[in-house]
Amino acid sequence: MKFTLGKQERLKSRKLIKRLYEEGESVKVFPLKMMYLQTKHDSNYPSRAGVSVPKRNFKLAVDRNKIKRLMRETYRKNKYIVYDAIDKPYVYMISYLAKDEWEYASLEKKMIKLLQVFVDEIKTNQHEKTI
RNA sequence: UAAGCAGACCAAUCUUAUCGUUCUGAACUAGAUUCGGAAAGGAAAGUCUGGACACCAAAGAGUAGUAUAGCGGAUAACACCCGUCCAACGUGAGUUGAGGACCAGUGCAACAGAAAGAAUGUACAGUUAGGCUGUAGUGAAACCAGGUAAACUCUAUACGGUGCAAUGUCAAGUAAACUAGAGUUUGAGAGCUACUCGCUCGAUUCUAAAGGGUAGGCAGAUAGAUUCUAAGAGUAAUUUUAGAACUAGAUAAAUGAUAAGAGUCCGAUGUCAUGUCGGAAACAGGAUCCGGCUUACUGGUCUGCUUUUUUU
RNA sequence: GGGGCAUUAGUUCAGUUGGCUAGAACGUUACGCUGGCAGCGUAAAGGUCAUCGGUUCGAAUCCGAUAUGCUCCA
Repeated sequence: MKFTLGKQERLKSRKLIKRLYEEGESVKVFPLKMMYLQTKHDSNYPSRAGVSVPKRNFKLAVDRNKIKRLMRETYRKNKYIVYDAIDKPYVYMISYLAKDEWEYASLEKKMIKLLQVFVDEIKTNQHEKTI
């Protein structure tokens, strides 16, 4: 397992993102929120992820980029949680809900928790379907 | 020494380790590979301006409209910049200035005042009288062929319009659905423009309502009015010649995280001196590219000058 | 990336070539009519005209800059 985050692993298709927001479901661990959708995509990786920070809460581009970098970093370090658990292709978008900046360490804790909640969520869903 | 004015420049942290991003060169075992190289600013910002570039079927003419406004220079061009005159402010170094024209025309002027435009009054003084002259009083303005043009306007100069979401190209996909109203070879309508003329195309077109498909790739797009150095021209802005350099090209959008050390600044404390402890590091992120303006903003260095006080 | 608009009382808006004290409706507060409520009537409060400059004797109004909000584009 490499701790990489290349173009293939990031969510870059405008079309997929639009579908994701229309059809996807969400899990939330403050200050993060994840929209996810089980669908096919043309990458070799198990999933594609994107991050977003709303312009409403952070007016300056510098602040938004800073938070997105932190979010990408925490995701990159901890994506194995998801990769080990899922067996179908997924796409998801992680949004930042807070109105102030968080430290790297506390943000990482929240990211780990979010990914675990996500894994639990899709496992219970699959279980219910099989029943 | 203190306070201040003007200008120029530097840094916007660095090193090492581990993991990681974008572009790119090479290698081979040919891809979830390995080894290298490059990777944000003085404002990249606001979009206030001037261009380059692209399209609009000659991109034509006129009107309208907009902008600029002492004089001269400089530039690809400009509202910027340089020099200079004048005005206002400041003790001064200096700063600021939309700084043409109310002897072309029209309009406007609250309150006060006799009177605010073709108006001539009151009191006092001068003079023999008529009248004329001066002073007073109101007001921002009545020192008269008055004031006011960031009032219309006039004069001079400049400007065709739209903007890289321009534009070209490849791929995929679809439907000229239907309904209602209006017009049309006696020329409807279209050609992105405020209007007119001219020019070009021209047989089905327009409006309302309601629906279907796409929203991806590549080019444009990074070597240029470029940067640096030297020598000359010019008071200067700027420019000529020679030499050297290559300096981001992303597209849900690339520079980050952790640890250690070093350096800068501030505060406290101590010393003859080196220190010790604690804290801080602003504004802010390319999106076709350049020139300027405006706004935001941390720390420091240097140069020239002014004023006042003290000392030598 | 590039265009176009708006900002006046708590809210929705007027404000006409720059001039007298910036108005209206709704809402708020007080008082009155009622035994009380609703309703009606009377009165009052509430504005740095988004912010900062300039032109002018004088600016909500004219000009410039800034801030905030809305909106359009292939």
